[in-house]
Formats: sequence, C-alpha cells, structure tokens
Amino acid sequence: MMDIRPNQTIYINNLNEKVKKPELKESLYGLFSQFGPILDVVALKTPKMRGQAFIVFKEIGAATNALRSMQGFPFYDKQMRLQYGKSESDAVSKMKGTFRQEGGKRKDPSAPKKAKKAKTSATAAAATAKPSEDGDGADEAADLPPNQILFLTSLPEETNEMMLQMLFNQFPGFKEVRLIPGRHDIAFVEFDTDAQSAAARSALQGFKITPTHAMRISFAKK
DNA sequence: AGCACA
Repeated sequence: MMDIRPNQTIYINNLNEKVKKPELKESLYGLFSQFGPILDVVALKTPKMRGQAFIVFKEIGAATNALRSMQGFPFYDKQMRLQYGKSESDAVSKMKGTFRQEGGKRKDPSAPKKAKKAKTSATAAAATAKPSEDGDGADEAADLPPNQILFLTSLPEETNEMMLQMLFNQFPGFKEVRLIPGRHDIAFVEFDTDAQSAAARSALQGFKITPTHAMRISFAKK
C-alpha cells in the first residue's frame, strides 16, 4: 500500500515491546545509521506509543533507502514494519528553524520550557577528544589477507550477540557471531566465503554501534 | 493496532 509521501522520518511499528527504551534506541540507531546521518531517534513507552519508533534522518534519500532495505527486518524476534512518518519531526523543524510549539494544539503538561539545554562546546570537545589510534600500530591487522572470518574491534561495552547478529545478518553468507567471554570489545563474525565476508566488511567498516564507537573490522588471523 | 517529539 503506497500511502504516505516521502518523509525524512521513518515510522516503525511491530517492535518488540519488551525491550527497554534506552536499549531500543541504541539498537535502532546502530541499525539505521548505516543509511546516513540520523538526527534523532524517538521512542515512547506510553500506552499509545509503545512498540513504535521514529528514525529521523538528515536526508530523505537515506530514509527511502532504509525503508526499502529494512522492511520486515527481524529485530528482537519480530519483523519490523516501516513507513514514512506522517508529519515532520521536531528535530527537523528545529534544524530548519521553523520549530513552533503550536500553542494549544499540542499537550503542554506544565511549564513552558523555552530554552533547551545548550550544548557547551566543552562537552562537544570532550566528545571528540577521544584518542584515535591512528599510526600507533593498532591497525596492523589491516594487512591480513581476506578470509571468511571477520575480526571486530573497538566494540562498545553494551555490545551483545543480538546486536551484532542484526547487523551482519543482512549480508549473504552470514553464518554466526562469536563473542569472547571476558572481552566486550572484540568479536568474530563468520561467513560462508571470503567474498561474502569482504562485502560485509566494507559495508560495515566504521559502523557506529553507539554514537561514540566506530567499530573496526579486519580479517581474522588464520 | 497504535504517528510523537516535554
């Protein structure tokens, strides 16, 4: 059913309602940021809004791509259903400078909060101040010859098997993910062939599972 | 099933 006109926000439903909000948002962010920059992920657990989420992309093209690619994607044991959002997200209006509180139309629970918290540039600087391990030999593995097993590094602490499965699952030839007990930061992902592992590798190289952690993918040592 | 953002 071709219903709603393209929108840079994707509306998702049929999500697993048992997943807690922070985890849900993180996983959605990880899963969808492969299509392009994301402005916001909105998920509410209110009776009306549970099981649904909004992914706000910077570009409509990214949203369209996501819509086509992720329709029916198995996510926490349910198939996600995607549509374009019906209206413009606040994150978009804010970016365009057209954001209005629409006096009265929307619920105003209490005090009018006019000023949003300003991101201090100190915070922003701290966020980017993460040392990047360029040039200190940390990426010697880049030279390993292709094989069917990928080696993931720089994984954030909250990584779990399901998140990695969701990411790598979508590539042909996927076999399994192996986590290492006692190490949250590395994992192995196996494919049927080295061509298939190479394709997944280039697609997901630098993928941000969380906004601050870009994972690194190399081929495993044989 | 359910289209919000505090």
